Amino acid sequence: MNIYNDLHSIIIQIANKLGLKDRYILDKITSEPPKEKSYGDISTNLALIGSKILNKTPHNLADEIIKELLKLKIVSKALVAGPGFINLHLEDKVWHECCKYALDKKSDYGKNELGKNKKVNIEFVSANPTGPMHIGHARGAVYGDSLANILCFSGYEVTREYYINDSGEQVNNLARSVYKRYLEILTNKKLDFENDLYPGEYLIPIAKKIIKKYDNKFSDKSEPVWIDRFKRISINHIMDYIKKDLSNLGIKHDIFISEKSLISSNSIDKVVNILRNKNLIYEGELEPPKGKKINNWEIRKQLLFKSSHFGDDVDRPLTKSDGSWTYFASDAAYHYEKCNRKFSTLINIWGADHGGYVKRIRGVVQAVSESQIDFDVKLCQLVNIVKDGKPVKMSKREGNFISLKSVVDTVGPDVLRFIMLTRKNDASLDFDIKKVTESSNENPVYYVQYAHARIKSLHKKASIEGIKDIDFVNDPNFSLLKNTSEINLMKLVATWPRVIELAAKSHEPHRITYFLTDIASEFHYLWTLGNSREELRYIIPKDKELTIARLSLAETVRTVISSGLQLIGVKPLEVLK
RNA sequence: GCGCUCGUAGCUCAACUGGAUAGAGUGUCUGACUACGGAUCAGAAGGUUGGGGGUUCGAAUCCUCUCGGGCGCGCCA
Repeated sequence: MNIYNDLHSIIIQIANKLGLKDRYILDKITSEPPKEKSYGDISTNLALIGSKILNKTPHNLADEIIKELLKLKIVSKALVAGPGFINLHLEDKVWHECCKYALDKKSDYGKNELGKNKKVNIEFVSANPTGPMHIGHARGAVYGDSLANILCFSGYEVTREYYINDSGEQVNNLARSVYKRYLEILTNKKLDFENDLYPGEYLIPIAKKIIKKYDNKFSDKSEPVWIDRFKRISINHIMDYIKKDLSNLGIKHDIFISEKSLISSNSIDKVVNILRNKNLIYEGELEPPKGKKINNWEIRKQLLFKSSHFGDDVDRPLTKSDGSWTYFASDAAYHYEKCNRKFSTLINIWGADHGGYVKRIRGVVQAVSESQIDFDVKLCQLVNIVKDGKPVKMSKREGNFISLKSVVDTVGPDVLRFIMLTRKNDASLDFDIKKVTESSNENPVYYVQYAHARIKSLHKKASIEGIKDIDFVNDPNFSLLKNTSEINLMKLVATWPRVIELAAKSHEPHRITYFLTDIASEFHYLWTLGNSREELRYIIPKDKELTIARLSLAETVRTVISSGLQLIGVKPLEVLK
């Protein structure tokens, strides 16, 4: 039950009746709660959209529409306002019905069928297997996982996927770094880690493991002898680190796809052939970028993808100078492979530093899927770590990464997850270590949790007064609740399905945290009213019917908060310490 | 040099994707607790949405120019 959708379809019917049939026009009609509460419950721009086509003034057209709307039993008032908006006020019983429905559905309240029979793939995290996760990875991880939850709730069949970049120079350097540690331990001497190597101490246990198994077998051997073995062992070990980090955040991927396996299964050749057949690949030369100093740029022929056909500024190379594939080539193969798995939507969660990469991959997806697959890339801005009011620079060289584990260990996964969703993905986010670890009341998550815990404590109190849980669903008489704040609370409960839909459609999980803060705020307000006005308290021992109605309302609020928190991966608390 | 992206209250950010008088938190000031949990609530103050131009009934949102920050621009991934 989504009252906003119900009314919107009625409004579209009226539009049809008036002679508006064009799909393009109909799509421009909106029905939404106005920002200003006093305007009413739902506002539509139908008269503004239709006036030109029907050759009427917006106000005249609005009068006709209002006549139709007033025929509906649930509409108490319909007024034209401003340039031609129509504002609808609904009967209170509408909200009563919504709340009864919510009570009945419990934790299923808010589900919808947007994604019925649709498969969606969300690729997120995909941190390189060269070290444990640091705090900067957390945002994409939380964002992707929460979005996956929301899409599940909206009826999609969701696959959570992790792409392991286990091929190329980067993982060679990983193996070389482990080898250094291996020699260090065997010779008991400190070695120098050159620029491209990983100096982190987390590689020492891996080296020890190798020594335990092979002793000094590789200490005097040349690189080709040991590198593949070192690589395999190191990657496996580090992926275990990463999986542990993810699991501490409550995240579990369904599928881990290996770049290396794509290369060995010839997927790259396949996608290159397909693109070649579509005339999107050619041998050509690339100019060096202007205004940027590049040493040793030599113009040479290479295999290029015509990404400029898809809005990219230049065509992009598929091969390196030594003839091996670029990262783009294997990523093209990866996306080709995803397209073959019959998803209707592919979502990629990337760091903002990959922004320049979007167009070429979109080009590949469009080309191989004949534009049949929705493709959305969400770029998460980097997280600025702030300590004592100053930004902390993290660098691989200095090894001063703040590990995800250390933050989760101090603040817990719930606080971290909530904070990461208090910004929309494309805005940068300041993560103040001090604020988050030391003064917990600065965290908005506690504000919401507090509302949840208060409602839980109402249950306990009520059962002392002889009102058991079972009474909540026993057809509460919501018409006893007439205070503005009570009605507002019901309206917020009624809005919940709409919030989910919007979050799912726009791929914006942060809407959930904002909504939860709103509904918690209204709840706290009503609670405090009870301080000065005893008749507005939730529990009125002399009036059982009223108490049940009010507690039932509180229970719908709790239901919404509880499922909202769970959607973003936060555990609702029954008690705040 | 080119491309992408962001710019909103002192600070950190929202704004239902083109809607009406741009909203929260925090900070500052002033108030409300013998309470169903004060980790709460109320009030005050704070704005030319970086700037100019354009599109239309209507712009923080779209187009254009401009200023400023971030990211990226073959042989890292």
